[in-house]
Amino acid sequence: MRTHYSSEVSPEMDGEEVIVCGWVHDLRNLGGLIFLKIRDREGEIQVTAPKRKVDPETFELISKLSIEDVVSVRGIVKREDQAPRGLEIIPLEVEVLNEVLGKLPLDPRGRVKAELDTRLDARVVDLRKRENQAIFKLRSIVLRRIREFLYSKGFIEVNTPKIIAAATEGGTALFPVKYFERNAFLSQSPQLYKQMLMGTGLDKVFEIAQFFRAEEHDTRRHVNEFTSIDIEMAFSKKEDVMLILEELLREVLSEVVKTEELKELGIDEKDLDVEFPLPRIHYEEAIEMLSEKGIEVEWGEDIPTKGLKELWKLVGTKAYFIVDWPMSAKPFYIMPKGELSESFDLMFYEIELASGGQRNHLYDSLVKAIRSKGLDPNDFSFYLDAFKWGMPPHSGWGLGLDRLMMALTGADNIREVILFPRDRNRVIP
RNA sequence: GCCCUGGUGGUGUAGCUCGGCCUAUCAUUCGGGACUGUCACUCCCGAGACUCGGGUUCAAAUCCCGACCAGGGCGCCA
Repeated sequence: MRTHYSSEVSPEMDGEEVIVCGWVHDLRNLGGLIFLKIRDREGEIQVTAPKRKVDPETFELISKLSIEDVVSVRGIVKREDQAPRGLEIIPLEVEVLNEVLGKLPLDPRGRVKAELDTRLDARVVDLRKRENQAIFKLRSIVLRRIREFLYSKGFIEVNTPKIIAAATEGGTALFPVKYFERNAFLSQSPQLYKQMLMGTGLDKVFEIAQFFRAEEHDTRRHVNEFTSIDIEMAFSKKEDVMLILEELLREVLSEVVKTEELKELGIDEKDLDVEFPLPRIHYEEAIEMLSEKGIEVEWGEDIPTKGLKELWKLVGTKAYFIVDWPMSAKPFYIMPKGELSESFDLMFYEIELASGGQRNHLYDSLVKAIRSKGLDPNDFSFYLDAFKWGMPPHSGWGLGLDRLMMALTGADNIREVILFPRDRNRVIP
């Protein structure tokens, strides 16, 4: 059907016959001359129909088109200095493949602004916008780069179950699902499973998958279904996996700054300029720095948003690690270090991009940690058993892809970087 | 869940403070028409809206109450 994308047609092809397909992006009817812009994934191309040179039926058809009708145009390429990109197509035949019924829910050319909620309701049309497509092309580039990177480091890609039994890691709420005659839940993270895999000898695994949290939070950086990139690595300590995370971030940033998509989004390279190696700020240092600024965080507590908004300024760089969190602020599976833990968070401005650490691989200590979080070790036997049968020391992390995309694109709402976001009030479309 | 702000044609808005010439503004869109170099084309004609439910009042888009929805903040968040 289609012989060329818009971008593949050049002035040098003067005289050649091509077929372009896409949406009617713009239509200017000057009476005896009609300009029609066709938009496809790669760009736009102008079709020019002079009344005297075009078959009357075709001319009539073009004049009746509406914005966003789907068409294919067979025509002759013409070099033309007055046209965008120095070329236009003189149509021989126009086929209307489908037409818009009724009014469009928003203007995909972006001339009339639309609110995010309106955009998400009509996401299909919203995603026709160049800059919105750029986000998801970039997301694809990022995913590919991350996969390539982790493969190059010897990681094996795995898939853990998303339907799980009751046992939770604590903290977050889970979505219940009916599972035949039993109750089950949607997985909040691959944590327990990727750790269990460390007992198998697969050694280095990663997973890129969606996870679910039933939190009733309603902020611009939270959704109830999110995509997580998780790794777990046997025979490693915290610093080993921090180095991998750091290198991954560096790879992603250097890949992304080269892209057309970034320009499309109007992001300046400087916005993504990060100095490596990243500073490692200890938790206790962090709360001390904040205390000097008058923001008091009680020892053992998580750092509130207000504090995180200040902290990166105090550290002096947008990307940094906070390490050695208190056990009280971390889940049971983290390796204790006295009252502290072998843990880290990767921060980007005030957003927590990733968190991880060395895991507790010692059965007795792990059972104790589960108890101290008020959980019942019996609920975790499927997990704990793996620690009885020869579990090597291991470390890992989880990186929020959606949050990474926010950081890269400068989106101020996480919903913008998710095709069809799921939040407290939205399950459709 | 709490606090703040808001809800007007398909979309984005003006009007709301101080109720009444609101028969509701403008743009875009859609329908009809004129126009041979547009690129936010131009011009003419037409279509299309006050979130819902109560209340106050002679009179409510405008004031009050409630619901629902949205945006932001906080909380919660492996």
